[in-house]
Amino acid sequence: MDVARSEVLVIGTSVACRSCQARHGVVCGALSAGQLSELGRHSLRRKVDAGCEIIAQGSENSFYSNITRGVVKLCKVMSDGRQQIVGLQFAPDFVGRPFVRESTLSAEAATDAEICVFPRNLLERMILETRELQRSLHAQALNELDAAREWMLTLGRRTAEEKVASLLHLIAAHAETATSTAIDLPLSRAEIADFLGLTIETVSRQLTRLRKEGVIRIENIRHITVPDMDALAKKISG
Amino acid sequence: MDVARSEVLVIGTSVACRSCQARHGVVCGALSAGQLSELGRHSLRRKVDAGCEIIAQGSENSFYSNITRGVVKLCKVMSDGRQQIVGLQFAPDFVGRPFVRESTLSAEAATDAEICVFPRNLLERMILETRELQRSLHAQALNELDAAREWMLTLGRRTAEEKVASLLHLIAAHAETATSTAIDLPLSRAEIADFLGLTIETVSRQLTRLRKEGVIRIENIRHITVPDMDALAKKISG
DNA sequence: CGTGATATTGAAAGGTCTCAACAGGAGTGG
DNA sequence: CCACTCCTGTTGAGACCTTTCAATATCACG
Repeated sequence: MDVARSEVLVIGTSVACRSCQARHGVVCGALSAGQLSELGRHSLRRKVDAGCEIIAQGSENSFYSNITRGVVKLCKVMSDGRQQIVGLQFAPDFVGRPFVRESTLSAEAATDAEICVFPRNLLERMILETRELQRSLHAQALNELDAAREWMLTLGRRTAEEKVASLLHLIAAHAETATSTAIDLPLSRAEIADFLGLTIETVSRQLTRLRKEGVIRIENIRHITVPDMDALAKKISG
Repeated sequence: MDVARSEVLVIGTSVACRSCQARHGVVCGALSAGQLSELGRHSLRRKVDAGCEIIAQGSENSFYSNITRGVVKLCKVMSDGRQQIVGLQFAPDFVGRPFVRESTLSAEAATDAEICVFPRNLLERMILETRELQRSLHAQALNELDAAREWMLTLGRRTAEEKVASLLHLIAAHAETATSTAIDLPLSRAEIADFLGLTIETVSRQLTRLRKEGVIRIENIRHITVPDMDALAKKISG
């Protein structure tokens, strides 16, 4: 965590875009070939280690980025240190808040990740020029809003066990192989606690509880398998 | 609550628009004079009593509306009856989710309110035609997203006393007279509990606690005054 | 002045947190 | 290769906060 660093890999080009996870994502999928090429010429691929901060809470937004690999957590911290993860973003999500000066939250790589960084002015110009891009960003904002409100229900009204089950369900839903029931946790126990509004001890206890109930198998700290996804879903009341 | 009803008052016209709270709000402020007139000709003013449901969770979106008076709560309910208010909307906010078939939450008048109802097809056409309208709706979505995430911090990490103080602070921030410290609660104790992820008893206890500490005065059930707004803010850890 | 709905208050139960000890794994150096 | 250390995660016991259940109070309304 303390040695987390980021490294600029290559200058993005149209060539690099062709095989990019985010090529048909929120931003790039909304651009014309010409725009994509222009954006590509001015973009940078950055490799960010787990724990590396991409955007700091309260900092000025000077760039935007696409997640091309890995998971990014959006985090709010209080002055006394309490903190809450308010969103998880997966490739090929867009990260940043165009036309807004200051970020109200921090974005940090949860896993080793790769992002494609766009200069602020260029992207803002393209948004103004391209209806489809604006529509696409609007759609992502609405999806994030739905996710945030769904999570508010979890934070406010679900028990610790339901919360943990909800998280596993959420992550399973984002796993690439939909049929597979093997879950790669992108978060440490402390991060799970910060996402669920619990302590790490409670998270740990609820995980072992789900294990003893036979709902999950804990292969190791970061790998969990779900023999019966319906049984997991039943742990999450409606 | 059980006798809540809604009543169509008048057909909106350009004349009615002139004195409307929402005239320069999210939707109407983004339209040209011609568009405003067209929208006005096809809109209805509806008066909705407190407790009246405007949009039902799981229902089809067949119309959209502007709040022209009062407060609307956005609510999610679980199959076992637990429920969570995931947002409060004040005049002149826009209510609804264009281009989405089914609502994932319910919208209900918290106070007696008035809304201006737009037909689905017309508004969706205008959004497609009018960049400024889309931009404006995008901006509201982002504001709601920020509010939702801020509230996630409250739900996940604040104590009961901090939660109640946060709610009072939120409502005071939306009060028309900024200098006044008199708060008109738009919510019952049960609704406050559903917004804060608490029980009504805990809400009640925390309110009397704040009263005994001298932070608030409870004039009556729906009216609270805050002698020292800074003292209230201090109850909400950063 | 009853009546019902909403709100407050009290006492006990329960869930989550706090504090503390222990376990497991990765990396390091002997 | 093994001991050592550090870090993360697990488990236990007791405390604390919030909930639950119950009784009482307050207010609007007929």
